[in-house]
Amino acid sequence: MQKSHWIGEVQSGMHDGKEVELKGWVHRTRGSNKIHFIVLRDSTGTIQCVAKRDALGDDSFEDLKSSLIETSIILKGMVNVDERAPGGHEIIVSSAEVVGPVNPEKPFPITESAMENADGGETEFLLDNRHLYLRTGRMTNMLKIRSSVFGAVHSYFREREFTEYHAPSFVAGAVEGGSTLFEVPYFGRKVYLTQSWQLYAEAAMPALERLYTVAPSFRAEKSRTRRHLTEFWHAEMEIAWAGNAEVMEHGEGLVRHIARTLLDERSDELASVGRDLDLVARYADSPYPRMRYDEAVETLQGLGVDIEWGQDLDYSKEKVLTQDFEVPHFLTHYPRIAKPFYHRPDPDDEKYVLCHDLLAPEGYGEIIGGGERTWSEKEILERIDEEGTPREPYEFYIDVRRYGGVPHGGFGLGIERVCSWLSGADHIREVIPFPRDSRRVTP
RNA sequence: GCCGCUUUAGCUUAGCUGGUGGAGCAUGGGACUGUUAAUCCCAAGGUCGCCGGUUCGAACCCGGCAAGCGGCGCCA
Repeated sequence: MQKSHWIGEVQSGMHDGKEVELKGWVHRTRGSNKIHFIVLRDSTGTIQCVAKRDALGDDSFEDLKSSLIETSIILKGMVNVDERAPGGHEIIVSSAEVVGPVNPEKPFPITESAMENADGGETEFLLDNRHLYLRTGRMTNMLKIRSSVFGAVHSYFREREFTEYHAPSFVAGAVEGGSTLFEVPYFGRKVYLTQSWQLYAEAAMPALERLYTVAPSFRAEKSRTRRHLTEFWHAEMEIAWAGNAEVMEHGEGLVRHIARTLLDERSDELASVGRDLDLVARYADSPYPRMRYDEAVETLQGLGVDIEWGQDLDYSKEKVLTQDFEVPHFLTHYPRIAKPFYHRPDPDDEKYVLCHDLLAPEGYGEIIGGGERTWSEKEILERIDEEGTPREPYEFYIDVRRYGGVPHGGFGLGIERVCSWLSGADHIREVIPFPRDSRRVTP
């Protein structure tokens, strides 16, 4: 049953002049009563297959002629080099077998017109037919790009002696604000879906010292923007004996490594989805500047933006701030009052915390949030109390600090935000197969 | 939680001041021996999102509802 030949190989010239057997799906067809052209697709590409009535016989020829788009077929034939064929290669079909036919009364619904004005495929129709839309060229490219981003996250951390470590998805307490938690019934109790691996990672920090994960996180935000999902994949790291600056080094290193990996592995796919490769190369090669929160506020005030010191930077302000940025920038040292308890106050000036956000250019916004953790028992209790957060759900977190607390920190990176930004997608939904947002959970 | 927009055939859509809805693609039939989103001819396919109102008459005007989409706050 396994495949002996792949369309990508044939298009690369590997089988010129030889007989091959191709298994795939009908992408397009055209032709006449005597000669028929089938553009066959598999996961590696497409190729034109030429079927002639003379050579095939009436039965096989009629089978092929009536094969609608997305019919699965097995074709045998010679590989012919021909300028008239897209990609320069074609198959002169000698035999054909239909494996899975398509009913003409219910043809494949995703037509050229369905994608015409979709611009990334985000019409209601295409979202409803997501299970079929996945096999179209744009989605296939996006899924391959996504796969390389995951691969790059793993290779970055593993090459640097980080250990992959896993946290539960059912949790009792919140990381971010409680309003964004998904409540789940749990044998008569209520638990929540995790928003972040971080608190559990900190518990393992004294064991592993350098750890990372890639896992889904869940946030019940009703946000309807091109940057939000309720279920997203979260790459997170935690490192012992490190401060804000060292953690940031890794954030920059990781993002640049992802960009470099995409250039190495997915240039064709990036170009196919319309991405300017020079931009991706710039993001891989250029250093990312650091900017303190105070500087950002002054810059914004200079631009006439209405902002006061102490306010968090919302997207509208981020957008103004980043509009002239040519590479991602780190924003550091936010006011203590704007950030949750686990951020460590800056010993040099306790008005600030040792934290950083990485803001992507081109309006894609925040892709990393991280910083140094509050690591002493005394300080964490102060921070929890000043925030008015109940201590009970965090007992285990506080306990970690009672037995040899050390300076440490980490960050979280939104995989889909990075995929979306580096691929130049119009919407975060384009880079995940079955997107989940506040209104859509099907298909 | 808030603001805005959309809904006409399987898909993409046209439809002017209210007077019985047109097209392209897809599908079916036919023609065609090198097509490139093939082309040409023909056919079938619509309770114009749902409910109510105004009117002699509503896809169109008014009200309500629903679904979807875009955005804000918050965040990765």
